[in-house]
Amino acid sequence: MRIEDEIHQKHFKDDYRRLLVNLLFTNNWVNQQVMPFFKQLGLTLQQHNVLGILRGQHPEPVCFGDIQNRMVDRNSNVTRLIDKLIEKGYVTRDVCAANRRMIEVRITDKGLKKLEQVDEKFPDLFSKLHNLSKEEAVLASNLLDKLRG
Amino acid sequence: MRIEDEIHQKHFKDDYRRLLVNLLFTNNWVNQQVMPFFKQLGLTLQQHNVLGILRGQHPEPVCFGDIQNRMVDRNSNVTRLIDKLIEKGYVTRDVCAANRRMIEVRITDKGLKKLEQVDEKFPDLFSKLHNLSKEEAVLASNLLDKLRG
DNA sequence: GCATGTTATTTGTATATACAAGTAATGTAC
DNA sequence: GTACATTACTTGTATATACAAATAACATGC
Repeated sequence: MRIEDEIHQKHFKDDYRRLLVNLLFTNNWVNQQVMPFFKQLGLTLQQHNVLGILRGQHPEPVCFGDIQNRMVDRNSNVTRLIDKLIEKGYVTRDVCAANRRMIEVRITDKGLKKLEQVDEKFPDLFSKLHNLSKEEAVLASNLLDKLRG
Repeated sequence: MRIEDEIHQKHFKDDYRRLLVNLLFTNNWVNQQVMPFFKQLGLTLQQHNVLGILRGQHPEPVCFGDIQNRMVDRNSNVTRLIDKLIEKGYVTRDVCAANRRMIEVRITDKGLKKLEQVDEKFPDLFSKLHNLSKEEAVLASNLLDKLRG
């Protein structure tokens, strides 16, 4: 559905304005696909993102700064995110012996199992993007890369 | 910059996963362009969106439901948004005589002036999207439309 | 080895968001 | 004209976010 119809606006002054509004509107659409998906699994998008980063290094630990740099949403408060994941038993935290300012975070077996459970369901989530062909998905992704410069 | 480099991830399992992450990452990028722009003008993105909708109908009023349907972010709480805009003197609200459940919202002269002030600065904001050519902007926008179905 | 700056994480706080429940006016069936 | 449902907006609340300030460990120059 054209963005003009979505927000009941006849036309945009120029193509860049249309793109900006479309990006903002599409983000909300994406969030509404993604949020319930993770919610039913007892995670938030950011919590899942952290677990994925930790699995990538497992069994090595990852420190807060590195987690932050690899996160899709850089604004997340890593301290409080990790607190939540510890509560749920999905990660552990230890002070780094070599540099006691740093915190080593590791994913637990329980966390790994939770990720596997998410993986099994992932096709349900990605199917929501199948209005685009594979080629269009690649094209869209590359345009977003270029947009950000 | 490729999304792989942005989040320090070597590769994605498939093109749809890459697109989803790219959409989420790009949204944060867009927000970081947009939020400070409106903040310096004493507005939030949603408040500006409402003022724009009201200007479109000015001097006719718009009721809450119509505002919500035309907003880019449908999750906004219109009641509390309007409260803020009244505080700032940019809109008025009156109970609709014909149907006393409805609220008629109108933009004030002060609100119109604020919008003009935003309009003057808009080129600064849109210039941030100029990594894409006009043709690419149209293409990207159309792909987003198609993505949502 | 002490002062000063830098890095890594934590905490505080004001505002925003998501989501559910509440209220009040209107419409509809009988 | 009186129940009952629906519409339109409001309120409450728990959680999340943005942003600034604080703390604590380490690094550097002297």
